[in-house]
Amino acid sequence: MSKKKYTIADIAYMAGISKGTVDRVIHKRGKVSKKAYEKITRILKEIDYQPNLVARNLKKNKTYTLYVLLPDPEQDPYWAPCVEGINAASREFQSFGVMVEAVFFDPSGTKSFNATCKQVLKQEPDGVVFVPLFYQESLAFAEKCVKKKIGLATFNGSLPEGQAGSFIGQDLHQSGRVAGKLLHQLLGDDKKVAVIHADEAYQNAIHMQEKEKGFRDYYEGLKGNTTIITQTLPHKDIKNVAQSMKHFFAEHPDVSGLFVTTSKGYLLDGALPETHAGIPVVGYDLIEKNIKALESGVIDFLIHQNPRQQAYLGVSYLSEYFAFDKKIPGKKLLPIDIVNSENYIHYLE
Amino acid sequence: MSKKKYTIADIAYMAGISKGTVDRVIHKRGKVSKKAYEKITRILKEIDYQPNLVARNLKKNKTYTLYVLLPDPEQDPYWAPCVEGINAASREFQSFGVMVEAVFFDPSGTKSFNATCKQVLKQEPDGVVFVPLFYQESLAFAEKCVKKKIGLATFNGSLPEGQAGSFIGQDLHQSGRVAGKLLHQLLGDDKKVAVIHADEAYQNAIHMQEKEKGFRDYYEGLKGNTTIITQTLPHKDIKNVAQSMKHFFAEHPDVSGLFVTTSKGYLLDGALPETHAGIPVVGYDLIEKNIKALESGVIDFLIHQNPRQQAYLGVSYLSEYFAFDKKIPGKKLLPIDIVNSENYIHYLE
DNA sequence: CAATTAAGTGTGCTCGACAACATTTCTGCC
DNA sequence: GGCAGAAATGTTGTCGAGCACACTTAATTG
Repeated sequence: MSKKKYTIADIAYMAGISKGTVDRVIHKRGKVSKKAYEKITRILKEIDYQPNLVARNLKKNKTYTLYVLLPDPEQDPYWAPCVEGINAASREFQSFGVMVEAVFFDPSGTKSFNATCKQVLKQEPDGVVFVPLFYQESLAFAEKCVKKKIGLATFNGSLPEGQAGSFIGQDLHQSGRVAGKLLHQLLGDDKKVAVIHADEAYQNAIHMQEKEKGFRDYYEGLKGNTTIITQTLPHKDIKNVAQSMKHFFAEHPDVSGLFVTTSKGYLLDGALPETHAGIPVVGYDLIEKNIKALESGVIDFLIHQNPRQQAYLGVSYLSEYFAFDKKIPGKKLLPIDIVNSENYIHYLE
Repeated sequence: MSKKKYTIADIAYMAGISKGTVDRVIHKRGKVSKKAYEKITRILKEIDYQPNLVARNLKKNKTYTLYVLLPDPEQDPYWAPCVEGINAASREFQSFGVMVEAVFFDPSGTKSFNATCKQVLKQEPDGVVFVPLFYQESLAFAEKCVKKKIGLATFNGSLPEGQAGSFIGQDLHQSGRVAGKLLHQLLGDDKKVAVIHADEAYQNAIHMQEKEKGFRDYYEGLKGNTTIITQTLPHKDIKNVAQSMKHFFAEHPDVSGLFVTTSKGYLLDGALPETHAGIPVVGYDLIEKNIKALESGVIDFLIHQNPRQQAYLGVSYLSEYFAFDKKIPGKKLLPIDIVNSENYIHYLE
């Protein structure tokens, strides 16, 4: 398991040759005779040479700049934990010459996003981690980065396959299935349930649809006979959710479970008509208001997307790539954490 | 946020003094005039000097040896993921001179544990990460380590407070509460439920009791009127669990939910009498047999203790301590992951 | 007052990887 | 054979921290 650590000098000695030549072989920069090349290659393989990353990093002595673009946590608390994750990763890698800078944009429109992108590009960073909130704009930005050979990672949303860089997030379709399973566990067979797409100012439409699809897929795979209806709760109605819900349940009195596809599950707190007060609800995201709703019993389960970890990993992947030449994992799917009133505390920190 | 990085040479230049003196100030090894000391200290504070850990590590050029003691995964598959976690951490830190060696012991008695401890101590390691399966023996071992100034971390079980070293694990009492909540969510109020302590060859007694206590605490905090009974399923009976369960339910026909405090929940697969076939069950640990039981619907929820992560963190903490002089966190409680048939996949890997 | 000791300071080498630069060896050609 | 020029190889300095050793003052004593 643990072996002696060999240095380039060791190898040079073993091969009866100088370190310069060994280095040339390792880095494939030619000017080496076939004989020497083969000899060294054989030794390298034999001892399974692992270069000392510490020494390598010290020699390079380069500082890398890394920008993280994400929605302003002040406007949507969902993003607050990301900042913490970014800082944690930043602390970890600053010794290795990686400088991390977080930049916020206004998620309510594309204008701020575009402006921020431009600004970041002007800094000529070595790497960029960003949240691809707006599809077209993100695509354009990613392309520019690739052209400028800027390292790339996205989290909490993906770009189409084949795009360079890393994607860190959750399998949304599967998380819909998890929600389906949870409601099914709470309700049993042959009930009527509703998918609620509650107010998202910006284009979470794709997200929401993916989740709904997973949810429906789960129920379709069962022998049972559950009915699923979909209800959208647009922005203009969130001032009076109680009213909307009253209408909804008047129309669908037999709905016995709700799946809220966004982080707005807390809106149901105090907004469910008496006739349906204790009805099972599954929602998303550990934001403060949702936790309150968990504790008051309005929401039964939350699905945690771990934004902190997503941001942390995004920064870490690029940092390790810069500092240690590690290759960037193409895709990293995080666990779909199921949270209730008794275990949420450990996911906060 | 990101500042220029200063080196000792920079500071020496700024203070108009040599780097030797700066170094003496930083490491407090005296032989410095008051004047020089104050000048340098002021500069250090002013620029918030952070030593280059890479260079430091390179210079020290020491290799640290770290042993991990855990039960043999061949005898209990619960521990298998730990090996993976250990390897992951090992890979990560081998560049920094940390050599990790995993050693297995037979969990069925203290003899093997003691022998392994002795053997490990003989190797004079710099650090030890171990699973304190046997209380008295673990205590003695920990003391010896402290005396020999060996770095210490435990996972999946704790030693009494005040002991040096780190503890990584789960809040077992709270995990019992989580189980209670889950059964409550599935069953509703005023039911009769049972806590099953299913066969553990070795002293998991404390673990099981902690979990039961949490479980009962949860129900006691409710307004409802749930009855809880406890049933032990000893080793000799696991050959015929069906028989035991038949007797159990004959005696307690009104039990409508089960909480299995060990990883042996899968024993119920095919062992529940027809009268109670679909009864809700909450168990522990993502071992293969339990996952099968999850998928077949015998087990509804599993609580995941993330042994992989526990082992990974244990090794990481000590490694960071050796390689970067980071201080070891005293206690790290991992999330209590709730797992059902739809999300278990992400916790495996 | 020279000699000894202590206190404070500076210099230079090491760790391992790496690459620029210097040097040697080989090849072809007149 | 001699010589240019390419090809191969060797040497050395760098990155930043850290420490042993050498060195310079200042203080003390016979």
